[in-house]
Amino acid sequence: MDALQLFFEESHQLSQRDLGYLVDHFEKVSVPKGTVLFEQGAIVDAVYFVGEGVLHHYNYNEEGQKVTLDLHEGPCFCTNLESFSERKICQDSCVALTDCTLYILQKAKYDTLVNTNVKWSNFAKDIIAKTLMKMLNQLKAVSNKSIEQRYLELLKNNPLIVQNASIAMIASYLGTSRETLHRIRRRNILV
Amino acid sequence: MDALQLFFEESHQLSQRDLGYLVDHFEKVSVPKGTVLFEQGAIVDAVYFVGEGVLHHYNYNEEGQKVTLDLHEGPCFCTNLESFSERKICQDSCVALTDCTLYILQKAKYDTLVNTNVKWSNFAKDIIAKTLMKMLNQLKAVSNKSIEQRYLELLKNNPLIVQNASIAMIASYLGTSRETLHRIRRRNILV
DNA sequence: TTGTTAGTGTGTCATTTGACACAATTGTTG
DNA sequence: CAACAATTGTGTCAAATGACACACTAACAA
Repeated sequence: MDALQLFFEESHQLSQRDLGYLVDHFEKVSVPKGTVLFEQGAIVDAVYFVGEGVLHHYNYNEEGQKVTLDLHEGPCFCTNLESFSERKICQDSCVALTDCTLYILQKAKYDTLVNTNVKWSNFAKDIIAKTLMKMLNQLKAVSNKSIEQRYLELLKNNPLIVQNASIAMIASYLGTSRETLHRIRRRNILV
Repeated sequence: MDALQLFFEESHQLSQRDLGYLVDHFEKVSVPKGTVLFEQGAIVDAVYFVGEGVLHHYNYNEEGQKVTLDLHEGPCFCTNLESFSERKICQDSCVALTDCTLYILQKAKYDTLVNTNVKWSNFAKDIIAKTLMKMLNQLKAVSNKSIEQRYLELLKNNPLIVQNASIAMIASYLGTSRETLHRIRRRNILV
């Protein structure tokens, strides 16, 4: 079973006909570790659904240091919404940390989809709303948890991320230094 | 000029006819300081647009302490999206810290709007997408800034929030302790 | 093999933070 | 006004953190 189809079946109730119609708008590709999905300075012209694999989503701060914005583990959607929907120059980059199975929805096909039928417009609205809710819930969770708790949960829930991202990426993602994350790992060496 | 109308005119290009049609779905009310917009345990059945005023959006963590999720200053939208769109029991509360001018869009009217016409569905999608982008940009900003920088920016950009929220609310909002925020204020007494 | 580079592990130390205790101030109610 | 509650201001101290410096390891190319 295709990862994309499976994802939509579990998250939204669609008829087989609608499901097929929707999935046909995506292009399935397999890409190797190191592939750049989108990059600082360009316009992001697609939404990516990651079937399998891990992505590093980052940008550079004023001091020129890489800052990890997110570490994605499939199945999940990934794009830069601001660049994609408003055709702005993107300030972030996104790179595959493992070989990935991607399903690509080009901007032109997306636009046709959401402008022709209220069903698909509401469908897109739903996905964006769910993304927003997930983010808000994450923020809520973060505010009550120590870096150590968050690292241990990442290890438990997303072992692929911990395996494939460097300690520096993860430290930046958790909002701490490489050294502090190392102390945490040493303390929890048994876990 | 109505705050709601002004907001839509600046953020979206709509015909006068569409603008009027849209605004007619909202009910304008003035409420005093202390008014509860929505509350833990209930289902949020409206979207609120705050014309003028300041809101405290919070919940309780496992230890039973109030945690500030957000401090809103009008003009802005406010609701609990998860409760509103999926009719779930809300875990947060939202209370007016000042007298407020509110524009209320009931769930039933919202549903009619987004289900009848692809224009309004895309309009709602846009607002949700903008909210998500704003949140992502805030997160990006936060990761590079100290609590002190963030407090000083809040003071500069949202003086009404600093004036009307307690030091404890703001400390929780910034993710630090009351004492630390106090040290920051003492250091920057001249600002 | 050697050299090079990127990433990781480690120790030291000055600073910052949170927690706690309590004083001072403000606001509210009878 | 007095009494009380809520909020804010303050000092002390142990613990956590970031910054820095450098050793160690792994991967890779020449």
